[in-house]
Amino acid sequence: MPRAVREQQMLDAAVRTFGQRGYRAASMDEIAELAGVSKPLVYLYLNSKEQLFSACIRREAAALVAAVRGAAGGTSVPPVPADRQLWDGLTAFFTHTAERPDGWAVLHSQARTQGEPFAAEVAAMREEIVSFVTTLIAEAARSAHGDPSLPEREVAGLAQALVGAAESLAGWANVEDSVSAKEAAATLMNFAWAGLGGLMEGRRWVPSPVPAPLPVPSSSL
Amino acid sequence: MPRAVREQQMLDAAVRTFGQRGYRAASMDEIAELAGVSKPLVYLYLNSKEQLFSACIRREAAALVAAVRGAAGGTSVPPVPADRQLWDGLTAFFTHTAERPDGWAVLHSQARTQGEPFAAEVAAMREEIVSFVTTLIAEAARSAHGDPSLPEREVAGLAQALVGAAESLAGWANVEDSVSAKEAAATLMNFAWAGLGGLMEGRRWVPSPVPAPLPVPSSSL
Amino acid sequence: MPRAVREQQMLDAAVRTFGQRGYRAASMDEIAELAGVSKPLVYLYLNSKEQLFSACIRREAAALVAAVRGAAGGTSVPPVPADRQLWDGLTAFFTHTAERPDGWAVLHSQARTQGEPFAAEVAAMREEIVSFVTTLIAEAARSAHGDPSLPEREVAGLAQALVGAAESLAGWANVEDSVSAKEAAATLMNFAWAGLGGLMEGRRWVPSPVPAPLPVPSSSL
Amino acid sequence: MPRAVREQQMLDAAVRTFGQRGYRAASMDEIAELAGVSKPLVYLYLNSKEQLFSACIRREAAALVAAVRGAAGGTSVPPVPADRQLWDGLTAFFTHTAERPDGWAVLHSQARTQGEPFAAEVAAMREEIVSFVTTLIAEAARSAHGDPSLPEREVAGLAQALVGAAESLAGWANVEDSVSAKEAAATLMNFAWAGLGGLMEGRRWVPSPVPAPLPVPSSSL
DNA sequence: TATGAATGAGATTTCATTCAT
DNA sequence: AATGAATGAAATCTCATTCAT
Repeated sequence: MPRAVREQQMLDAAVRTFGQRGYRAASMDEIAELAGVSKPLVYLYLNSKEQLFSACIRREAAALVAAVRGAAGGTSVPPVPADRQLWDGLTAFFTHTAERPDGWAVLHSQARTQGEPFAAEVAAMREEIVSFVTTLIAEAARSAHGDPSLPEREVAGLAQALVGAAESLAGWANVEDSVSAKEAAATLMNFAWAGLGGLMEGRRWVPSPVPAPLPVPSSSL
Repeated sequence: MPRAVREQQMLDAAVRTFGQRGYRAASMDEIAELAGVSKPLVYLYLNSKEQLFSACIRREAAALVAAVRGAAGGTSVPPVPADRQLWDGLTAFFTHTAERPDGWAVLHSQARTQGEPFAAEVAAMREEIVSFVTTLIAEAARSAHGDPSLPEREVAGLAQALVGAAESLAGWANVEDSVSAKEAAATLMNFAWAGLGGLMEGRRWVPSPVPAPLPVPSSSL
Repeated sequence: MPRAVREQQMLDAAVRTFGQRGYRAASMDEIAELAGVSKPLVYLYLNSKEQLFSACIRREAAALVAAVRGAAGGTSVPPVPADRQLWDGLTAFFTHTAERPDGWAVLHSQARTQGEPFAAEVAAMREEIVSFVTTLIAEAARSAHGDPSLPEREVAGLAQALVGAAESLAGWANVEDSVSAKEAAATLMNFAWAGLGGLMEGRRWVPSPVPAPLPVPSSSL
Repeated sequence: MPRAVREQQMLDAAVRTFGQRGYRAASMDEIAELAGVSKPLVYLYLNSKEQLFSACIRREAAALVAAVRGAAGGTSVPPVPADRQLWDGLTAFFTHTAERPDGWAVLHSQARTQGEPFAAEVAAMREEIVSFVTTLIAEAARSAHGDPSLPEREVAGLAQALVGAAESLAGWANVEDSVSAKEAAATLMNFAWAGLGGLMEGRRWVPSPVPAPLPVPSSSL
């Protein structure tokens, strides 16, 4: 069996094991067994547990980015509108993570909590997606509402919030069976869109002054 | 030294170690040393690594909920408006997580990835916060925009998204030190507020039909 | 509470724990708790686990010997016949060990398997009982069958076998509920008595020559 | 070195250590060192201390049963008389236990005092031997003394007593080196044989009435 | 290319024992 | 007379990793 194929089998097994058990709790024994090969072979191909984990991160990150980019596909002619790209990208994100829960767990839960070598790798991917989303948001805002006028920092924060909201909604959708992934995506898009629109029109919230509490006939202090 | 004091020292050390290293990578040796006691004493007081972790979760969850609830404080007379409560709660949330990054890591990153006994404990806390936020959103919508007319389900989804966004922003704000709690809270509040307003006015996003892509003169494959 | 009483409580707890768990598996914590005192007090009174175990052995050994000797009671006037003494002693042995299973376990199962300091203590007691039984057997044989003519060594072996048979029967009686301890004692006495009588009459078994096996038309070897 | 060989070495070391130190006091470290391997290898092959102990029990029990059965060997043609089989079996038993004192200690002293999983395993072996002896006794009685007329239950009790006596004598013979296996077997065989003969002739012991003790002029207490 | 055999280092947990009061 | 607080040492067990073939 050619090396490339075997390596993919090992990565499959590793992603599954890391995703379900966590980096530390996953054992090389289990991974090798799940891959159907002997342990020394895993070491021969992937050198160490750290490097194996790293390879998992890279593969899953690339797959996720490819899925999102591919779906949003800004290369078609004539160009697809930005809001539609955003929607397609979000949908692809939800679909992909739902289809590969272990891969998503590796990226989202595991890699970020295992210290520097790994956090950096996943941070790079995250940055790529966030900046992509940021671009789309800005463009969508411009095309829909004219001049953006949103400070860059606010856009970055929004992108971050959007991703968190997406993750939260994904978990919510999984628990309440009646809510499909698509429905969750729609809710999110809806929310983001309405929020974006409101923001562009300057609908901002400012803390209204709190009415002074009624004086308590306090004795002292 | 009395038992109660020692226990708190141990919990402090454990939260810090769990938060930084992760549940599996944290060793009881390190925790005991950080707490300035011997390992057997940790076991005498807290029985096992699992129970120690559980105690950390409970303590940090209680502290977080207390901080948020205390800040939002719906008990004052005359009552504070719901939007203000939401803002105060969010600010307290960001402040608290910024002040106790390890505690937040235990709740958000570690507990949720270590299987059932722990995930359930933190899920309960999260549910409490979500339902609290749901109440506030519904009330804020009613008082600010008249009759809500938002279906209950949409409000629930909004609350889920809001909490998820907050969680995500907490991590972001912790990394980029330059973002203060107030700033993060403002970003989120703005977005939610604008989104709420937009939604109540029926500003919904619907996928616009994609123009059929130009036929590609496909060569082969 | 006076020291002597407390000490007996501790010994009670220790015998029970040692008997049920074994020397090594019994923990001083459990013993102290069962005795209703704190651990340091156990150490104050009995110094160490070894000495505590030793004290248990001595107490239980003394009690067993006293029970057997008291029942067989060779001091009454007029003297009780030897066979009757043997029967009484055996019955007392069975009764005592049945009433104090933990004490018997300490002597029989635990002390003998925990290396030298303890094995010696219980061996002394065993020697005392065996020699007592040996005397009775010899005397019984003499009074019942005239001149003993049994070599001393054979008598010692018989006593040893008798004790083993007694233990085995005790276990058997416990499993098959229908066999009472008394019945077992009777069976044993019966067996010993009949065997003794046979032996005194010279009824010995000698290996009869084995008939040569039929020649097998073996090819080779 | 092939796995099967290593496993036997480990079992050898384990039997020796368990037999001399007892189950709890024996440490896996010591066993591994005695076997000349590292501790992890012991765990790799035998999984846990409990399973290692269990494997020891099974191996030693099988060896003992095989030795006894092989010596008694009821398959030869023409058949060996039952009394001769009994003698051969007893001799083999004493020889075997003398040759493998640690194995015998594991079966007799250790396994029976370590709670249910182990006690049951050794009880099964014992039951097998007891029923084998029961058969031989019944057959020997029939062939030597004509119609048995001994109730089945009495034969069973006899077999229990015989096996117990043998076990006890095995310990005795091991301590007093001067007692050979043949000697022990002869002692026991003699006793059993004489007892069997006596029983068949109705020589039973019944408690003779104790003469009323002379009234003691009791002073006080 | 592939593996059976093997281990050093370190994990959690328990226990007999002591000290200060 | 009695105990709450504390620990050094050692137990069982796991794991990432390597060697010889």
